[in-house]
Amino acid sequence: MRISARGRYALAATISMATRYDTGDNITVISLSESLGISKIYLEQVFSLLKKAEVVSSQKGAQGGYRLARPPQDISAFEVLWATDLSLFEEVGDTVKDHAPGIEAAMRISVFDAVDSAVKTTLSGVSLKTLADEMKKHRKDQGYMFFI
Amino acid sequence: MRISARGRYALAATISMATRYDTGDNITVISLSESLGISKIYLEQVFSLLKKAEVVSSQKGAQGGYRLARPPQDISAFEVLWATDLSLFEEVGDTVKDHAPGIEAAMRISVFDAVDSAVKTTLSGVSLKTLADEMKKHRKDQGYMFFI
DNA sequence: CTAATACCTAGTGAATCGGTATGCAAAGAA
DNA sequence: TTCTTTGCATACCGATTCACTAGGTATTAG
Repeated sequence: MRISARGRYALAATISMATRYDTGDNITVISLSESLGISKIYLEQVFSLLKKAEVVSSQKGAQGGYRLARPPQDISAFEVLWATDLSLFEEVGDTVKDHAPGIEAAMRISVFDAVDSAVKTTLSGVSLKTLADEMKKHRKDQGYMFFI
Repeated sequence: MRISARGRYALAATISMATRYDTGDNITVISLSESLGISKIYLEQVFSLLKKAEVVSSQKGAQGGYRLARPPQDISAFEVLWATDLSLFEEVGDTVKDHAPGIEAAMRISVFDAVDSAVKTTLSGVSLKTLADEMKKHRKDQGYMFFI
């Protein structure tokens, strides 16, 4: 499955924000861009989309920045990608002329809609909290990676 | 979900072939392109991919054409799209630098791999036979669309 | 005031997509 | 054999999208 860089950046950034959610601090785009190794200017555009979708809220000015609009367990990967990855949720256009009645409907019902539904269900079942926890399991400096 | 025209053409063409599978006849690209309303030259390229993936077999020369390589109930939508739709099955590249240990792994495990798996399961569960049957239910000239 | 920050709009090079053009290769028909 | 029908291969093209850059404006804490 192709997932755009924009969507992946959004996911990485919001996961990172989820780990710092309880502090209540604003998080700046530049700090995220540095810790993730992503272009700051591009990440700004990603956050513009996340704000429009009400995944994050913002505060302008000095000491400003972004915060998750809701607790991490209430934000799903679906919301983040929906806001940022266009091709993932693009409408499938018509394929054939109506010389072939029924083919269009069959494809739509049994394939396209079925896939869309499966993807949506999968993404909706994963929260930023889940992802942040999963992330902690995989950091290399966690401490329970040792040898006897 | 974005699904490329190439993949949709492949699906439409193989569904159409499935309805004529029992005759054993070769089916020409030009007849399919006309009945589906698709460019013949482009459809040829699609069939080149389907043949490489052994979804169809071919015979050259006069009275030649293509046939499904196996019975329609043994060919899944997954196979057809796998052969023709690149972006659907594209590998997701790395997103973040390793300044952020664990984020990459969390996204991959809980999101990308999960979605890929859901899509594959869904598509594998739909055969060309299923699609051909579904198609027949939806043709407008079926006869059980009447008014009292 | 000043510095830090979000926010807005336009542009750009590369890649991809959908499609065309052209011709060769093979196999059956005449 | 020769002709016609079909598959097969390659190169090319215009439009669109993608990832990203550039350069500004607006707002707010200190």
